[in-house]
Formats: sequence, structure tokens, C-alpha cells
Amino acid sequence: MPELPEVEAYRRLAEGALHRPVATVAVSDPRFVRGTTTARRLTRVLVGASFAAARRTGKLLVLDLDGSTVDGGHRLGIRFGMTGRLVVDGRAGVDRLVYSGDYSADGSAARWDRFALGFTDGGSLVVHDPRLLGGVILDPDESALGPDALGVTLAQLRDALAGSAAPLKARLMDQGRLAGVGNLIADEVLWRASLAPHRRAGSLSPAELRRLHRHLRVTLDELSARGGSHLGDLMPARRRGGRCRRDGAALVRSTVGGRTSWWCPRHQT
DNA sequence: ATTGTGGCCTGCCCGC
DNA sequence: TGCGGGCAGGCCACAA
Repeated sequence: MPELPEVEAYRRLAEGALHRPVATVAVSDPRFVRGTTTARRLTRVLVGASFAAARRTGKLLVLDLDGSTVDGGHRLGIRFGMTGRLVVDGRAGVDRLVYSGDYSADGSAARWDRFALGFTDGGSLVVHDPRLLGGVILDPDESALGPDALGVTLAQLRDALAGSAAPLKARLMDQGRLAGVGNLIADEVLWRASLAPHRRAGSLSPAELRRLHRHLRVTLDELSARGGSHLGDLMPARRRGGRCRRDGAALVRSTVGGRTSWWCPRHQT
């Protein structure tokens, strides 16, 4: 589910979990713990610790542990995959997620709670993820991520695309080059910027690059303000029989960069 | 190195 | 109405 706007909302929600000592760690499915991290180690590091900061790069949420404790300096990384939600003290960061059903507060969805921290004050931080495509990891490699899409400069965007023969959309979604753009936002931005998703990433003229940069910034701002990456202008037409809201042309559905893409063959070139 | 493909998971929707 | 295939906003390992 979540792209940059959702994870940013989660980050703000996670700020409510700072400076509260962790009492318990619960991992309901070991597959949710990624990399070389183990549930045992998570428990050892987190119990007794508290978080000093909640940061975000792209779709990765990072909670810094308070540096004054024995295990200080560690970082807890949380990814949300396509269906992950963050719930702090019973409150969700995002009201609704497409494709992941609705989270009811009556506990009926508790079986999808993959990771839960209990604080000494009785509150909690829970990651809910039915599809199990997200995960938690200790000390994630943040250097593997490109610059965050929110605030990326024109020069950084140029660097991310220059010289590449890969489809433009695939490169935009390459988290190592640019962090935070997912499938929906990529379609939305390319539609707004009048660029076809299968264009070679390195083929953009300076004017096209500036246009893409401007629309990327504006789109991320707008979707964050609207409350989610599924609230783009292209979204309602992103279905069979959908027509371009701008010029009425039948939208094309094709696979680009391994992902389903919807685009207008008339104005996206 | 870069680019493309398949697989991981569960839930929902559409067509029969 | 019931059933099953296809598909879903991500990411990672692997192949060419």
C-alpha cells in the first residue's frame, strides 16, 4: 500500500511513541523480521529502550533508539510493503488503505498484527500487515536508498535518470536512485508531466526533466495534503474502460518495469 | 553493472 | 449465489 505520503503520516504518528520505555516486544510471525535480524535480538535490544526520533527516507520508517542506553545507537527500520499500517495506542495513521481492507478497532484484525511493542505506560505501537510483504529490521542500510522524493532537487533527479536505458517509470520507482515513489504515484506524476512510462529514462530533454521535477514535487505535496497516494487525479480512471480526464482518450494498460501501468496515449509521449 | 523476471503473502473483485 | 482466476500502491533474490 503505502507510498511516501502514507509513510510520512506513519512517521508523524510514530512521534507519539517517542521517549516511552519499551516493556514488551511481540513478533507473531518470524517471517516479518527481515535480514539477519531475529525476534530474539529485537527483544534484547528494544526492551528497556526508548525511541529518540522518528525519521523517514522514502518508504522506510526509522526509529532511532535513545543513545543514552546500553543498546543506544541502534535503529529500528519498518517497511510497510503493500498492505502495512502503523497503529499507535490504537490509532491508525491512515484512515483507509486500498487493497488491504478496513482495520476495525474491535480486534477482529488483530490476527494481522505482525509486530507489537508494549510501552511501560500501557500504550503500544503495532504494525498490521495482512500480506506480510513489509517487515522490521534492526539497523537497516539507509545508504542503499536514493534521495527522498519529497525535496529531491532537479540536479538529483537528473542524476537518478541520466544515462539509463531503463523505462522512465522503472527508474522513478528504483528506490536506490530515488526513494519514495511507488506504482500509483509514478503513474500520476507521469500523467501530469505528459511523459510516457516506457520512455528511456535517459532520453528526457532538459525541459522535460524540469517538467517532471516540478510535477513530482507538486504531486507529492498535493497527495500528502489530500491524505494518500490513492487520491490522485488519474486514480478514478485507472481501471478498465478508463478515459483520460484531460483529453478523453482511452487509457492504455501495460506492464512497465514489471508493474501495471495506466497512461494516456494521446498526451503522454 | 544494469535491466528484467519471478516469488513472496492474503484479500477482494469480476466474470462465469 | 458460489467459485476461481486474476490482480493488488513493495521488495528481494536471481538470471541474462
